[in-house]
Amino acid sequence: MARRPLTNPRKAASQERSRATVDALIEATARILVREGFAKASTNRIAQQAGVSVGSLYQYYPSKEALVAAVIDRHNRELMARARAASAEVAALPLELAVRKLVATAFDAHRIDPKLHRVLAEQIPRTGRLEKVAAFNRRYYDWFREYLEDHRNELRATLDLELAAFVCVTSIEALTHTAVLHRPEVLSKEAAATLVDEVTRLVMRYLR
Amino acid sequence: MARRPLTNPRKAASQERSRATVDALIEATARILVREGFAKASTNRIAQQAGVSVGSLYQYYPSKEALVAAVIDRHNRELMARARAASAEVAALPLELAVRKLVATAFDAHRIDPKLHRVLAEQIPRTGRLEKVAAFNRRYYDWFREYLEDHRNELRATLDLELAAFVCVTSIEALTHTAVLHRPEVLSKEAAATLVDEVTRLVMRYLR
Amino acid sequence: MARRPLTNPRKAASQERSRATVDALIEATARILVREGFAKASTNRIAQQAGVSVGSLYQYYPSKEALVAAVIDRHNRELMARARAASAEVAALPLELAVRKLVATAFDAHRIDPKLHRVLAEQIPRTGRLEKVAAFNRRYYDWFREYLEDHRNELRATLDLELAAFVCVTSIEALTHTAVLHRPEVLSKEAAATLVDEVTRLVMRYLR
Amino acid sequence: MARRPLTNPRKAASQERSRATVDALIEATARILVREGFAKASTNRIAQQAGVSVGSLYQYYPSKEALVAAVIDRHNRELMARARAASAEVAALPLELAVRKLVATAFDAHRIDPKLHRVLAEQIPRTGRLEKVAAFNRRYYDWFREYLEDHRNELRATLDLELAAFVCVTSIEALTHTAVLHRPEVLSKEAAATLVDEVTRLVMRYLR
DNA sequence: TATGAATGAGACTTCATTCAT
DNA sequence: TATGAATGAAGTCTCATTCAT
Repeated sequence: MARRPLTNPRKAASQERSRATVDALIEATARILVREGFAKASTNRIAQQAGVSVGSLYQYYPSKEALVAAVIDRHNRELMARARAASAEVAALPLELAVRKLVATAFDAHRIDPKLHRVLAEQIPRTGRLEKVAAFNRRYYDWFREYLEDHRNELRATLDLELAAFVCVTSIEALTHTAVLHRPEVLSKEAAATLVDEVTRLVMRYLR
Repeated sequence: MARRPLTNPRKAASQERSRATVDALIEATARILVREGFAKASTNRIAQQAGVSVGSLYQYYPSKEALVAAVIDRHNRELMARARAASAEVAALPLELAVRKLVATAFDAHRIDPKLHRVLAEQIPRTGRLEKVAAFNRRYYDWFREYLEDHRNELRATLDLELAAFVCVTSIEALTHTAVLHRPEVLSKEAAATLVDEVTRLVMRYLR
Repeated sequence: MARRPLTNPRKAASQERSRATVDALIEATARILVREGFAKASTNRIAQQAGVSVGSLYQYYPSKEALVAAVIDRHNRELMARARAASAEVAALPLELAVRKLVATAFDAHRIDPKLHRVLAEQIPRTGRLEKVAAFNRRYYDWFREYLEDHRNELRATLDLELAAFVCVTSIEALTHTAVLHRPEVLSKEAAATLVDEVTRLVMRYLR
Repeated sequence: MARRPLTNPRKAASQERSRATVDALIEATARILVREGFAKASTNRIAQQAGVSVGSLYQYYPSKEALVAAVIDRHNRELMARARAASAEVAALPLELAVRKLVATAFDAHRIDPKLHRVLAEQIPRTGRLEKVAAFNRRYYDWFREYLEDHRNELRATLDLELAAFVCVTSIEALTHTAVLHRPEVLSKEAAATLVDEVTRLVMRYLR
């Protein structure tokens, strides 16, 4: 069986200088991905941009895959941090406010670094990171289903909560993602507010 | 101005023999993409699988990109054929039937060749074909907006039709796409029917 | 022992149509050599330019080498025809007139098709044709030495005729060749006349 | 504007090890050109002969052309060094001694590495290096014309110095070049002396 | 005889990765 | 630990030549 190439960082980089090197490498990778695309992102190029030798790069990451994975992870961590924060805030809110908050958060998340997001979404041949993203999504579905269960009395009786979670989470994600990538005009404040309103409406009418 | 690598076929196969070669190449490319992924799809490998020499491959396609683009085009043509057929059928139907039909069609479209669809969606560093897809999507949005205008009396008064078209088309696409890829259980008949119902409900409640 | 690739035409092309095809091929080769250079001159390209299929090309010439050789031969035949005509005319002339005539002829020969001449001189990896050219040159030296012997009484006594033939023939060839290729201004009538005068003077002063 | 393929070295070898690699590459290229001709000189073959990997070759030279150009440059540098040395020495000499010295130098220059010189002269589809050679030649013409101007009182009055420089430089170059390549017997000492005498005589009689 | 599709050896080049210093 | 020169497998693509129709 072919072993999948390693995609985990080589060492924890506890020392301060190492930490700086690691950061420089991830930052350089992200920058090059954005500026030149995945195809042009060679390890030598990345090391150079990071102001480090290729040898050092391999001291910290066992493969190019691992480096790209680190960028993806960093990006995902930011997304997740927001999602978690939002879900904590939201737990106690009534349905409509909760949904609005979630939509707004998803929207903001996609605006963290749209160019990087686009490259990650469009150009990176998927690595094992897909699984992590999938896992995160699953947790998110689950969390939302639980939220719906806790707020069942605010929902129409006929709703299949499992299915509803899928429908809502998928729609919110797709609408905010697509809007940011293909309708750059929504980056303006009012357009953004309008969109949040509209997506909230879509979801609320469906749930109630 | 940096020239983008050519992605258009080199010459149209006119004779019968060359027609067969071209077909074999596209079929081989699709098969390899599905079975081994984009990364493993080298031109030599593709030619071999097609039972043809690399030379022949390059007689018809100027690059690997072009070949993948041909697969994408073929796949897209099938999707579009269905979409067009559906939209013709649907034009005269009342709102709810129309939406249900569109959802069902989108769903079917994604089931044409789910494995290929997945690879195309997940693994292919985007080529210039993105533009064609984008163009198709735009036409689809436009068509749907026009449909909504023609049926305005069946919609709630407050609806911004432009925005509504975006919301509906994006949601339908995302939900059917995600369902087919990540919830293979929906491939069963009843599950499929349930999903179509649910998406229809999402859209109808939003529109009315 | 590695066999040298065949460079002789395959058949005599006695029939009229064949004759036309052969001519078209040689003409096409020459044209492409001039317009695009040796590197770009592929057999397919040549056949296309000749309005003939590659298959037909190989019916008449066993290799690309052979085709280029045919162009060289044709060009050389024209040069030689002039040289022979000139030497016939010159045999009976007194020294100075003879030399002037030879110089003028060499000059004219280089102007037959300067662009083709340049490509043949600069870009063609030498084939076996070099030998033919060398043979021609040797005959030319010999002929000139004989001419000098016949006119010994017009020369200074100390002259080594063998050496003198080498010196004169080489200088005339180099001066006319270089002038045509690197000093295109000599293509004007007066400049040409001046140059012929000057080269004649060089040779005459040396011989007498 | 069509970009000409790059023919400049990629990076200057700074460390000792890389310096050695670069030298080995140029030496290997020259050797292969001499032994097997331009057609057989593939980058893999060259790297192998240099005892180096292809990768290293491309670390320093962006193309095969660039490598050949480096060989040409190296050869030209040697020629030029001699020419410059000679012209310095010659400036103050009276005409006949000066000419003899120049002829002898040209002759010596062509004997530096006659086999390599032959390949460079006959087999190399001309690269951008032609321009450098042309530039060198022009400078040489100019220098010689100035020399003639400075020694005008030693020349016949009717001489057009511009034209004379062209005639002399071209003849000297052609005669020494042709002698070394096509009359290997001149490599013997006496034959060489005779030839130098003869070429000097040709030029002197023309100039005076 | 003509056609042009097909062939495949081999050329060029890149780039992830290793390793001597 | 850092460096960057070196590696070489692997990929893309061309083109002289063949051969079935």
